[in-house]
Amino acid sequence: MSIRVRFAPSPTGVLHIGSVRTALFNWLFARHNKGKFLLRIEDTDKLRSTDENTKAIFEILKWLEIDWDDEPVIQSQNINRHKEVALDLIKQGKAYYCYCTPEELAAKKEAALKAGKSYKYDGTCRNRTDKPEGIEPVIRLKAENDGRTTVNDMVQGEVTIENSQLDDLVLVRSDGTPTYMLSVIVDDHDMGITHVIRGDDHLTNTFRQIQIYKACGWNIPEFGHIPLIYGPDGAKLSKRHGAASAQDYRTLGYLPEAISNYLLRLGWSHGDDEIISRKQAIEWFSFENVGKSPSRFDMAKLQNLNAHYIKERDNQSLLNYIIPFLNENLNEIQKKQILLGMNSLKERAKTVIDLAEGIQVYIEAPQHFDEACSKYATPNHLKWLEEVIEIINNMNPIIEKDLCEKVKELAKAQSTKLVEIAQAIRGALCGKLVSPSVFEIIEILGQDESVRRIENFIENFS
RNA sequence: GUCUCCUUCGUCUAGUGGCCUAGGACACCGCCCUCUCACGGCGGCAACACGGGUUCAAAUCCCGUAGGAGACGCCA
Repeated sequence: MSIRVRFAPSPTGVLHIGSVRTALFNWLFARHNKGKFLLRIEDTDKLRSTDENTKAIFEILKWLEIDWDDEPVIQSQNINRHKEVALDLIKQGKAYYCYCTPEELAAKKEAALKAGKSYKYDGTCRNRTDKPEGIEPVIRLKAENDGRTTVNDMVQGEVTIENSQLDDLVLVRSDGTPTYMLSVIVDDHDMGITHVIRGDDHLTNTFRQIQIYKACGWNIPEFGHIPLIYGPDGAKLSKRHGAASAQDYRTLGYLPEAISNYLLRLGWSHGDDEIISRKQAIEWFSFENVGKSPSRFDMAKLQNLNAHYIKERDNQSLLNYIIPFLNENLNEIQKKQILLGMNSLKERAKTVIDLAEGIQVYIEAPQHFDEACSKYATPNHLKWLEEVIEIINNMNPIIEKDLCEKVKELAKAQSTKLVEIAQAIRGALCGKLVSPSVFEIIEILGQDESVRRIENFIENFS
């Protein structure tokens, strides 16, 4: 039988980076096994679900190149089907109406907690025959009390629980809407899901869900519960750590291929391999190599991977990518210059934000000079810069290497070091003391613009 | 509290009883390269949570302990 998996986010907020990894693992598992990767939007929480969030989920998955098969299933459209299943279970005596009010249950729970006991629903209405007036009942599953249930999890291995731990979970709320527990099982069954791959936090839910499968007489799928991702401090990764959603990382200038590669290595490995292409990932992915322990999100490593993938991208693609990060539109000359300077720029960038900053040198002359520049604006430096202008004016066309040689000669003649003159030039061209080779920048910028900037620098510090 | 899971360098991990004096990557430190910053190259620091077993042999198997996490909703 062909493998069918699903990714089932709820559109109650942005896509958490941990969910993205779940999606990725599902996707890789499907692609590796030539199965289907389906998408299901779990929008049954009508209060918190929004269309915007749903659209954002589609958008970010596309951006990450996690494509899904078939049309996404919208869970809220299956509500009637879910209810039918619950009603059918009642007919079969496998579920029952429960008239306990939330208040009564809350009181029981509080009492249990006070007595230091764990709370579970006591089954008051299990064998109830009367129908109290004025109370809209919920539907509860008659869960098994005896024996034990074992799951052979693809990640966690064999996990067993005593059925006495389970209680009669609610299938349909008093307002007639199905609960998550019911909906998930019915939809997974109807969609023909063969493997449920999800976060570790669902592991204990699995035992409850198995009860539903059994009551319905359906096949139980395979499960794979992947460990959660924590923040650097070991607590659940959240906004508090700076960024928790895929969209956040996109905004911070991380490339989708870097995020995928990073997430893949978080919890999964293939020997000592670190840089892994999509193609290889599909070929290699298997649950045998998924780790059991949770991992911490390490921004530094993501950044390192990002720097790698920036270097790997071709210049035109990078330019296109950067444009939305810029405040201004680029003209053709600027684009041409940026493309010429891109090789040196991308060597230095960790993020696309870095790149966007780096290309400023080809967009406009410095608006101000960093404090540190003044160190290279002494009368001597300004004098040397006059000489540099001479050199530039006498060289046509400007060749980076030749220019460098000439300035080296100048430094020697002036009994100073190249760094002194180069830094002065850098300050003049960029307004700051960090950039690619100044000679390369002059070559790209051309005679007029370079001289203009250096003259402006001299004027500014005279 | 109850149940379940987890535990190898700071971080991600390799390791499936002898190949382990525990390997790689990121981070960090040093050196080289060098017009700055990066890149790159070379080198360094650094871990099997603890305690008992089993075995000729344990990071690897078993049992405890400690620590961490998750679940315990008419949320998903």
